Amino acid sequence: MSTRDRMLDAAAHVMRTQGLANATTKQIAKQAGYSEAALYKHFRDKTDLFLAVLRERTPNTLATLLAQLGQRVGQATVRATLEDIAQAAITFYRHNFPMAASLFAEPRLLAAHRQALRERGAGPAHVGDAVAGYLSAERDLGRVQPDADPQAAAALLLGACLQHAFLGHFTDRHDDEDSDRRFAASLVDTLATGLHPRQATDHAPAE
Amino acid sequence: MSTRDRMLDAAAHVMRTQGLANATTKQIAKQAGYSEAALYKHFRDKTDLFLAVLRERTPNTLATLLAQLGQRVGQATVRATLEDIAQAAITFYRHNFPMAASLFAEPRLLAAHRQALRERGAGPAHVGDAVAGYLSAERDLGRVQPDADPQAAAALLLGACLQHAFLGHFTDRHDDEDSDRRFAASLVDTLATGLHPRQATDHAPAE
DNA sequence: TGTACATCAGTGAACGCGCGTTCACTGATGTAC
DNA sequence: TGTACATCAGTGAACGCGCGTTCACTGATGTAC
Repeated sequence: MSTRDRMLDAAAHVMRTQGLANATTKQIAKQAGYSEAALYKHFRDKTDLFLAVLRERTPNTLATLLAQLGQRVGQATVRATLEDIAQAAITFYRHNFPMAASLFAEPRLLAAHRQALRERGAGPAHVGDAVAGYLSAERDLGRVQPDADPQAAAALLLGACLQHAFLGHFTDRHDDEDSDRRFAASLVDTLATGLHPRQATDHAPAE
Repeated sequence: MSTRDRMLDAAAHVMRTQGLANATTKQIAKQAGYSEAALYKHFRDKTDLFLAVLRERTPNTLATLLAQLGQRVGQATVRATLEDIAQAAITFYRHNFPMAASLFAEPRLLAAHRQALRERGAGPAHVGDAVAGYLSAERDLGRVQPDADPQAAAALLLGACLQHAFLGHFTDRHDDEDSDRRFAASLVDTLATGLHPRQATDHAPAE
């Protein structure tokens, strides 16, 4: 493992545990086991280091799942796939939200990160597009209601996951894998069924 | 308008425009039109000032709407009420998200704010509870599907609004009131209808 | 009304401190002949 | 194999700067008699 990698790990660790504001060169160097001066042999300045952390230490567990989404069209059930997506999204957001949120304290860093994401063609909005794409494909197969709105549905599902992760951090709640799964299932269930009353379960009258 | 109020306004303004990390006593005092020393006649220290801003300068436009939600049970349509909620939530989150997110850069401030919220019986989770309560009441009236899950539905709707506000800031998108309304309508529509295909629009066969 | 004093919001200047960054340097490793 | 030099990762100590905070002070306003 290279010195640079150790420094990135250390920076990510300090950022996550102490917060962006307390992630000083002193703390990061100490955590990495090098002098502060050594940091400047590998990174131009502190901003360069932070951007590298954001680029190289934001584990995108969601991306692999989303990339394979095309293969799941027409397979298993739509519900099962949406539940997998929701679970992965919760995990992903829970892990990455604090650091992403921190950026709002430093608008310049946020702007730099935003541009870096754009140049790589990445960013949080792409997650919604991938899920919406999947739902469109399933709709074409008749496994999703024909006049469904894939973008809105993706926004509902992913938004709820983001909020769940946010609230978990904000209220210092700690939930295990099992409660995540139940929550994901309840979201998908509600999203699939809808709130509108169906006048009868077996025989729907004309409206 | 008291000196203290001017200082709180100034601090809120600097926090919003420059970011929490750049909200220095110098900047705040300059914006308020007082010396830095004057700040310390009204606030014990900088943390005290920030907590006061969070307490007294987080306009809760949502709270008034949510408080009146009980009166809307059985009135107008559920959809219209949910759209109003969604619109208000988008506005609220858009305005308050950056400052709330910033707190993740300063874990101590976040913890202090969290405790202050708890002591007041407030906090972001209460929004979901209020909406879920409204949906329960409508369900009892038969205007919402009997086996609907109010908590999940509230999480979907509000989560989508939070994410919408978040993405708006993160990607520097600027949308007007009209596009907000359309977005809110698409969410409520999808949430009401559900994704699950109904085998026939007028005559549902037994499953 | 005048006088003497108390109160208090606000200030200019200074304080110590921790920050990010740079500097001259070391010592290990590689390379040429 | 030995010698002379180049390279380069890493360091200890120092740097200037901006930060939050405090200090002694001012000047306006209120109050007692």
